[in-house]
Amino acid sequence: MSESSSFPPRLLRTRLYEQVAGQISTWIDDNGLRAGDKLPPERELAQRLGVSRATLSQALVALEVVGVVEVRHGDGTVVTARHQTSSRIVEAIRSHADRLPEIIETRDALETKIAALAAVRRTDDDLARIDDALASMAADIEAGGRGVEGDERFHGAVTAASHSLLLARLMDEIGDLIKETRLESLGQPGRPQDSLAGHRAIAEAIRAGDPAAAAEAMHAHVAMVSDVALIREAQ
Amino acid sequence: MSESSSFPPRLLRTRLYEQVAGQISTWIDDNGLRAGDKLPPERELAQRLGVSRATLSQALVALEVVGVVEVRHGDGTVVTARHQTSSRIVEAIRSHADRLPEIIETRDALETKIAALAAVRRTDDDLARIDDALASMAADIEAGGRGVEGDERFHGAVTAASHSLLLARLMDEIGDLIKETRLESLGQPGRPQDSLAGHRAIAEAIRAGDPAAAAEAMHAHVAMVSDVALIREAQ
DNA sequence: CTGGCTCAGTGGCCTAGCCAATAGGACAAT
DNA sequence: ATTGTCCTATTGGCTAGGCCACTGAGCCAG
Repeated sequence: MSESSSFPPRLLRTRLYEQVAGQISTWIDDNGLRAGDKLPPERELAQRLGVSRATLSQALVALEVVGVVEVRHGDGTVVTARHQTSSRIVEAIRSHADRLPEIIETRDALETKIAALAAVRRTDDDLARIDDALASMAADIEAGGRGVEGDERFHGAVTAASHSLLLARLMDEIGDLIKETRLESLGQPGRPQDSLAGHRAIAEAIRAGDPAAAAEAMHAHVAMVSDVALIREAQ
Repeated sequence: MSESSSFPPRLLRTRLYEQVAGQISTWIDDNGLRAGDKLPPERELAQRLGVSRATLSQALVALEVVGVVEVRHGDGTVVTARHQTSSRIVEAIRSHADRLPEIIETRDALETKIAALAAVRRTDDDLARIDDALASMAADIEAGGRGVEGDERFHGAVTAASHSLLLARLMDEIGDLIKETRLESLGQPGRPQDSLAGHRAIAEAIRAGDPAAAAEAMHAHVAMVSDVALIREAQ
């Protein structure tokens, strides 16, 4: 019954566009292309890689979304800045194991600022989403759940309310790491209620438009989560 | 000559796939689709949206990369979890403009925390590197330079002193963006000296092991840089 | 109940082609 | 000399239509 560990490595299927995107990406690195340099025309590149233009186009879309290249109609495809150090971050951190304290620190740095910005910039729609997440979490807990999804939605709504794409992107970057800590934290007895209370305090500060209070509330909230990290380490 | 700020909002062109991705994304939200729910078949969806299957496919690639959906060969396209937070990122793809304020905000969030951590964790070696960068910057300015390299080294040394791999990675992530603001900031008359003074204050707080003071000094320093952003925007 | 088979539905990828945007050169107007 | 206009080659944007590969469900023989 112990099929817990993967027997066959679950052989993953990659779409062609993924391979193509990967090749292009490494090709950029290997040839030392810098920001502003142009890639070969699509027609030529497709032929060289042995794929159709449609597939190549998909690969370019993927690279564009990730921020590696910029495709300019009628002009060409150019390499953008910062094409390196993409989201290998998650793996890098995970390999080091036990980076939990670091995750907490980072989360504190980002979310404290996010909360402060949200307090100043939130629209009514933002508030509605935050309240919605709050209600969802409360209902889940009421029903005996841990409110994991509501927790995630709450933080997502606050992040959105900060209206900072860069901060949102960085949060997304470490999203998977945070998710793991979230599961552990909410697994502790009484924790969901405490967490919900923390969320309410944050939401109120944001509603009141008080950045300092929002930052403080968020800081306290993140600090509460960090207890888990310490316990886990001590164990 | 003052073409610094774009007069016309640089009217952004959106690719069709971006619009399609956006529509699908909002459609998911509006219809309350949850994780695991299936989207209509590509052929049907393409027809309903009035685009070719190839374009729809691009949109799905974009949504897949962002993490909103999962496309399964032979089965269908299903909505993944966390489409909530991620849908905001889709919009991020479009906004190519006006990132400067965001960079400042993000930098403030990260570096304030980094400075506080550095004050607590710095080793003697870390201090030595910080002092070295400080001296280098001072010498450069003395010689009439702008101290750009020293500035970069200083911030790098402080980041290293925080001993947080994750924070360092995120700083690296936005490193190129920061570099641009740095060049502008240090180009202003009298700025290098002010910057150097700010660095010294930060260094002293770190040396004294005072996290609150270090955070405050760093915050003030970053705020000074933000002046440039505002000036540039107002112009 | 198990394993193999078929089949309908669905995505993966391709070919071929036209449309639209851009950059850059030629050339006229100033 | 400089500026503005036009033309054109180049390049990406998007479509149409088609074939292949994979998946899941139902059926059937063992």
